Parts: sequence; C-alpha cells; structure tokens
Amino acid sequence: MGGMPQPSAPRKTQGRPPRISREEIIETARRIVDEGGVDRLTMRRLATEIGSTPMALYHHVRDKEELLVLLLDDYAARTLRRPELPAHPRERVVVAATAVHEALAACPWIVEVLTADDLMSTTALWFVEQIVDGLVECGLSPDLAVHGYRAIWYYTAGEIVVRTTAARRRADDDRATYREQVFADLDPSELPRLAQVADHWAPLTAEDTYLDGLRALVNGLLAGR
Amino acid sequence: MGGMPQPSAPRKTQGRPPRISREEIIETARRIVDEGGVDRLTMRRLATEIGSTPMALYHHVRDKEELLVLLLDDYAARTLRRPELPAHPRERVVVAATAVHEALAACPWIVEVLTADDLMSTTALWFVEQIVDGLVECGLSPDLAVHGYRAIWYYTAGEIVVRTTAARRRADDDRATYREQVFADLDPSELPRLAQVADHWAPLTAEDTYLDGLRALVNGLLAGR
DNA sequence: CTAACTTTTCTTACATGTACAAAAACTCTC
DNA sequence: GAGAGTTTTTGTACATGTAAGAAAAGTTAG
Repeated sequence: MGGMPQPSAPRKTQGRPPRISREEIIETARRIVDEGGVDRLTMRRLATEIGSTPMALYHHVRDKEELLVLLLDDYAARTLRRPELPAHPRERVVVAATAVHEALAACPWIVEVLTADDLMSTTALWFVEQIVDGLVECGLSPDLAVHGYRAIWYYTAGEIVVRTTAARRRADDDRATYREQVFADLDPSELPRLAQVADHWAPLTAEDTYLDGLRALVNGLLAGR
Repeated sequence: MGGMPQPSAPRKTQGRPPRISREEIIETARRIVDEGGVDRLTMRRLATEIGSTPMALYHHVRDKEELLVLLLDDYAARTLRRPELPAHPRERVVVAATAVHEALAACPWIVEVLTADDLMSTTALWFVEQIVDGLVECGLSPDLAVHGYRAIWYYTAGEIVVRTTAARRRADDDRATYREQVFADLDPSELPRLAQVADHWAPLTAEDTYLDGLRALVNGLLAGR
C-alpha cells in the first residue's frame, strides 16, 4: 500500500534505480503546458515525451491532480516575486492579496487546482503571512485574522475561477447567446433592477473589479479598527 | 416566449419521433444522484436506466456539463424558497445571499457547475434582483450595485468551491498529513504569525464563517452610505 | 406506393485517467 | 554467486465522455 517515496533517502539507494524523477516530470509537464496549453498535457503524452510509460509516472506523482498542484507550485516559485510592501498594514494586506491574484490570474489553466483548500506552496505562504500579520496589526485577534484571510482567499479564488470559466465559455457562442436571451426575456415588473441593467450586463461583468471588491472586503473586515 | 428549440413546434412533428425527453433525462439523472451520489452519474448508466443508449442523450443535452447545470437549475427550482426579506435593504442583501449560499452548500456535488459565470436559472434570478436592488437602495449606482453583486458572488462561489474541495480531500489522509507537515515545519522567525496559529489552523479553517465574511464584504461595499 | 427529407437513435471508435499485477533492475545477506 | 527483499517500470485492462457516421422511424411531395 502506497507509501510515497520521500526525497530524503537515509541509506544508499536500494531497489531498481529510477529512470525518471519528479523534477523531470514537472519540468517536462511545464514545457508541454507552455507550448500547447493545459489541454495538451495528458499522462500519455507526458510519458512519451519523457521516454517512459504512463504508469511509470504514477510512482512519482499520486495522480494528475497532484501533478497540476506541483506545476502550480513550480510556477509560483518561479514567477511570484515579493512586492515592496507599504508601511500601513491595511495596504499591506491589499498589496499582498493583489500580488497573489495577479500571479494566479496570469495562468488560467490552474482553475482545476485553484480549488485547493489554501495556498500551501512554500512560496505562497509568505503572502499568507503578510495578510494575516497585516490584519493583526490593524487590531484583529489572530483567530479573526485567519478568518479574514480565509474570506480574502474565498473572494480571490472565486473571482479567478468564475472569471476564467466564463472566459472559457465565451468562446462558445451558444451559451453566450443563452445568457443574452435570459436577459432579453426579463420581466421588468418582476425583476426591475435586472431589467434596468440588462443591456449593460455583459460589459459590466467583464470589467475587472477585483481590487474594488478586495478593498471593500478588507475595509469591512477591519471596520471600526 | 419562444427562444429555445424545445417546447411547442408550430407544425406537426416531423422526423423520427423521440423516445426520450430532456425532462426524462433530468428526472432520471436526479434520481441517480440522489440515490448514489454524483459519482454514480455516468452517461452510460443514465442511458441504460432510461432504456436508451449513451449517444441518444446527446441529442437532448449538449454534454455532461450542461446536464449538470440543468440538474442544478432543477434542484434550485425545487428547493430554493424565497425567504422573508427584512425591510432594511442592507439586511436584505445579506439574507438573500445567505439563502443562496445555504441552498448551494447543501448540494456539494455542484462544484463542477458552480464555476458558472453567474446564477442564471430563472429561480435564482430573483435573488440576484434582491441583492442588486438592496445595494441600490443603500445608495449605490446601478452599475456599482452590479459590481457589488459580482463581488458577493465571487465570495460565495469561492467559499463553496474551496470548502467542498477541502472536505473532499479531507477524506484523503495523505494530503491532510501533508498540510500538517507544512505547518509543523514553519520557520517562526520568517513566518511568525503563521507559526503562532499553526496548531489552530485546521479547526480555525473548519469553522463556518461565511456570514461574517459576507457581512464584512457588504459593509465594505456600502461604506459611507 | 415510392422517394426525398427530417429528426432521433444506434453502432463503432477513440482518447483519457488509472487500477492491477507481472516483470525488471537493483542491493543486501548468506 | 544464489536467493531474498525492495523499488521502479511495464503491459494489460477497464470505465468514462464523446466524435462521426450509419441506420431507423417518422412526414411530406410526387
């Protein structure tokens, strides 16, 4: 039953020597994704590209989802730069969250992974720290600060997931048309506000308002402090 | 009234008469999901259960994802009850959002669908209306109110997606252990706040703080009004 | 009735993730 | 060196979503 091979081997290697490594897998997977998008990344293609067989990968990686998580960590480690943080703790929270958001929004293929419980890559933890610390310095108790961070993470992850999926579907005419139809058929006596904004709905929801919402959320979390 | 190529055809039916209908598909799919969870719902099983073939389904449903969306709409139409709304518009927003959140959180299989751009089922639109209207009555312009609604939706969808996926993974020991490991290995000099809360992290993030975050967000959106 | 046309259903086929078990390639003990 | 033990790789097999096209079951025109 499955014990994962841990990187640190106390004694000299025993058993059949590996022909491929986790690093090689991640590296190759990254190349495939960079070249042809995440859809091109299949276990079979990855295996052939590496010169191995699909099932061999599964000794270095639990399943495809874990591979994607590793890929995201790798991506974060390479591109997430720590921004200069402002002195004011509230602004620190906003800047840290925005930096994470920007990095994630730039690689839209992570949607499947983004549903992770938290940002858990070592690289990302620094940002989590900044957010929690900023909230504490603004007067929240540590527990409340963690809750606040979670709220920010929900908002951030939700924004990216919803927006990315929407963009993906926008390529699909039928579904876009369907939404338009829903708004065209609105009964203004029952849903007056929606009827009122019906014709701006698409451009309105296309606008990037992440920062506004984030500021509102952070201000709300810190209200009175 | 007519937009979809479904209901009443103007002239008498032509072509081969259908043996199955969209309604029958949804009904049967719902039964399967109710009985054995969403994992039991495969196109093949659904087809056999209905007494047809997998590919016959595809004439009534674009693909499995659309089927899931239809299933969610059906679910919403049957279980989403309009709550009594408080008079104060700010509370109306909170209550409407909470109602949607509760209904969605109760059926965790929708995660794959939840990434939809918006709540677009006819049933759900009433809730969207309440939220937008409440924000407008609190002093936001219609455009800002739509942005506010979007922020609330991001937060709500994100909460459910993150939380559901987390719960799904919690069944998996290894990954839970991994997270514990990350927190145990924290360097307190680099990440002091996280180290400080490391041992409460799991219970803290298990708490349901949706309402708190929502209130913060709404208050922040309406700050100064 | 026959032929053309339309709409739905069925057959076949493929790509994918991955379970399972056997084989292979090592190291260690004797 | 022979066998035992350990780890990695490979081969085979299955369930799944769904594309493509043939077949079926009607309606209508001649």
